[in-house]
Amino acid sequence: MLSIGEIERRTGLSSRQIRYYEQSGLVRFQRTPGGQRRFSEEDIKTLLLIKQLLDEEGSVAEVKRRLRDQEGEHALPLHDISRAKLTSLYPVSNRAQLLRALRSIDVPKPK
DNA sequence: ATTCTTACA
DNA sequence: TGTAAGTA
Repeated sequence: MLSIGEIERRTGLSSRQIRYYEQSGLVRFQRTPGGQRRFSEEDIKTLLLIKQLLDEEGSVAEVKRRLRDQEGEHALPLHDISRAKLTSLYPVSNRAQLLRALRSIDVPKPK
């Protein structure tokens, strides 16, 4: 695992920003028994994504939302789709986003 | 030498 | 966000 110093170089983010994103609930980092943060390669990807998303959209709340969507894809695949009684054969690249879209649609009552 | 938290600008 | 202070 890498230290925060290495992460600063590899992401272009300041340690201040990295710590701030963590306390904002955008990400969670592992800690050593001494309390120091340790980062994985995946943490770097996440931080890079946050960096990108942040200057495109700005809001921390929105980045938080999009980050949840991404995690949802990995956590809940197929079986949940059938439970939602989906019949479409279109490929689902972002399940959470699709479900949100479906909820926003006014479905006529089946008689 | 590095990192951590808290706090002020 | 940057930075200073006092630690671990």
